[in-house]
Amino acid sequence: MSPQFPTRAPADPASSPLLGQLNDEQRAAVSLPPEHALILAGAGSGKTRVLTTRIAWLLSTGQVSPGGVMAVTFTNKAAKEMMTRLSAMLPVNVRGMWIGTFHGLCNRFLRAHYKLAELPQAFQILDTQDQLSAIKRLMKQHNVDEERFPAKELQWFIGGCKEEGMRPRDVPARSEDDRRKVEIYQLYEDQCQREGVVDFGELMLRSYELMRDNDPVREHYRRRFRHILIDEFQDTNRLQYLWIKTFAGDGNAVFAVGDDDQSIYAFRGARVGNMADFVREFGVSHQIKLEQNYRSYSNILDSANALIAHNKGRLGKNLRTTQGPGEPVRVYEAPTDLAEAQWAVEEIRHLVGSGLPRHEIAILYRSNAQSRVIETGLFNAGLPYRVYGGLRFFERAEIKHALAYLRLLENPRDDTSFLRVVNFPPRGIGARSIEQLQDAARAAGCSLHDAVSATTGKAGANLGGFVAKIDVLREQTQGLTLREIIEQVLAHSGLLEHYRAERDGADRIENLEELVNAAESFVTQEGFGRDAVALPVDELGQSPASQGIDPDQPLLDEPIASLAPDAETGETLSPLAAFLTHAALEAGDNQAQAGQDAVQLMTVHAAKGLEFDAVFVTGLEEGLFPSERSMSDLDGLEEERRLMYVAITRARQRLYLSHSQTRLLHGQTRYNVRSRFFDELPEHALKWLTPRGGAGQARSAFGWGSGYPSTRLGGSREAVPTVFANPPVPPQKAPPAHGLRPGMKVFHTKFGEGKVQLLEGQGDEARAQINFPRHGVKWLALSVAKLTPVE
DNA sequence: GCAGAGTGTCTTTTT
DNA sequence: GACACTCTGC
Repeated sequence: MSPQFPTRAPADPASSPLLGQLNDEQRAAVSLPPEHALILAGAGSGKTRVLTTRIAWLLSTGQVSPGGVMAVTFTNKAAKEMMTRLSAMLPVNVRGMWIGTFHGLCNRFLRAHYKLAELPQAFQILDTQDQLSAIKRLMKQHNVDEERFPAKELQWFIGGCKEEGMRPRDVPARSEDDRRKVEIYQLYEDQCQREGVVDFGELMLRSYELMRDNDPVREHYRRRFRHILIDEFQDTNRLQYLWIKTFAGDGNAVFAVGDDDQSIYAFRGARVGNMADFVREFGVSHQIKLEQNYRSYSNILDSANALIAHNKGRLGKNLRTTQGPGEPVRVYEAPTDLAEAQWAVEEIRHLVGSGLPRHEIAILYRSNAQSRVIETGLFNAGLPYRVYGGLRFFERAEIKHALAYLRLLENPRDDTSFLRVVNFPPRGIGARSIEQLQDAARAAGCSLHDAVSATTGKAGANLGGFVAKIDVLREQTQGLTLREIIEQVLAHSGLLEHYRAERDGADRIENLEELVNAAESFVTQEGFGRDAVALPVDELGQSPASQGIDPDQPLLDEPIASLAPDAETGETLSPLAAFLTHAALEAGDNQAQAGQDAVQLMTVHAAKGLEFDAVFVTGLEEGLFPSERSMSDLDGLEEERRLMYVAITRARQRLYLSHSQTRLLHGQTRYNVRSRFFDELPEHALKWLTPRGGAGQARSAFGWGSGYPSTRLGGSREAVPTVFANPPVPPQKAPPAHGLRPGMKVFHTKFGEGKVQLLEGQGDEARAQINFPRHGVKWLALSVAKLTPVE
């Protein structure tokens, strides 16, 4: 037994130094007995702290060895955070533990059992882009009508099926279209299998199926992971829930932490219902609410509580704080989006002037498109800022190109990568040649790479040259270090040369050089140097046997995150294959220019889990926040409200809310009404910087709510028009004479009944965008079109 | 085969 | 207003 891990259970939980810093709720959660538990952790209630302290406490009280813990998060960032905090608490080799993202752990699991999972050991992972291009390619090959089945929709369909744990045969096909989609799903699966690649959903689904169907494997892992901890449980989808369930047998404990009020990912398959299901199906007897908020003053917290109280079916939680009311929540109405940005910039100047660091100030918005005008404002004011979101390092085109070459070295069957670079840099291989090649490959039932030898003529020569280049590179890079391999590929693929000749290729070359660095630090961090594989099973000394694990079972306590040796042969992935996996699973940082003290700009989604002294939530307008698409159903609206709740609870000291009467969106000026969320906030906590009313009076002025056309969607609240061509406080123009308003129903002699969506221009030039259910969206000149309002 | 013009689309995001 | 995609002329 390791001296660090006394086997006795602590007599008094409070006596452990780990628990001393916690409040009562937190301490109760951390020291729960080894049974299933659900921790409802409100915003700012110390969720990560409870999770990590729980692990530390289990380890230090000898209830489990590091190898017996599995902790699952959604993001790499959260996993890293957990590992960092944990190693600060205990002298434990966290890299050897199963702490990681769902996908990272699935990857590790599948690498270890690749034969059972019927995958090549060096299977590569398709990211979202790769997946889409694979689907498009497949659709072309099978003559799928792109009009009827857009590739994006199929991608969404396939991903959705996998998230539900469904293979093609499990998908109910009610219509002809459904049948076709399922057929394509099947073709896509066949294609991936043939090419030796898996997408993100497949990582999860396949490891779930292996756990479900293979008794020895399941028994092994169930015996092994005595404690399973899940972060952000409200964001789990159906498949992830099932996956967790297969790991949870008799005698192990699932510790789930989540907050139903912060569930903002239903749109990508998250099921808040998993929390209630968990309680029921696992017979959870320990439920603890963490309601003590350590982050915000009470004006901010009151606002958050009042807002979220409008949602139905909550598990029920109310945040409280011991801090005073603090500053009121400031509300501002701007005439234009630019003015809104300028106001925020002015406020930020004052804040910075009073000593607040710029990085403690965040400007949040609902959608990325809104950042531009704010950036302009900050830029003009000379305030440094940093925008989160957008392209990540491994998603950049030049990086994807380089990775495609590398993937072809590892796996020539990877047609997605083949097509990506077969003519990049341009080498005279056009669409025609590629089509012929694809036909040949299909006829021969082989990969594009292998089909090249069968092609003839000039096209054949060019293609042959390309394949030869790849094959030679593969030969030449045998036995080289990862760094050298990448350098060879960059030099001989022609990528560097190509970008050198390009006018603004300097950045791209810089990124390619950065790729070499990334590989270098990957090798160092993951310990790919020499003898990385043979680390002790369990750094802290407890042998698996002492855990009651069958010593005959293959043990998979591999210490290195992406380097799982084959359970039977001990064979491991090449550094290159491991690096490619790393690139897919961890797409890198969102923004290059880190470092300096800058104002933080991001979407509300991106802000989840973060906190700032001062937070601006901008663009609080109907149609934007809540977003237009969400307003048609109650679930969507409630998710928007949770999103707003997340936004509010990011603020520690100061919160600013703003909206604008007009906004340039998609190149058109839209007139927006202020968000309904303002009406759900407690008046006592707010301070209106502009007279309240303004857009608000629009409601009575136009009398909507009573005579307004309502969209009838089962059980939903009244759908509110999102765009006003005739604002109550018109910035400049006089109201138009045609009397049309967005949302109004009109009749057209040819197109029938339709709904006015947008209006623009004046007098003879006035036109309206109208959605006709039977004829689609049309732009009509009002001086010409004969439109009659429909009551 | 390729470059430039024209067209259509357009939440939120991690893996 | 930006990007991705398709079409067209060379």
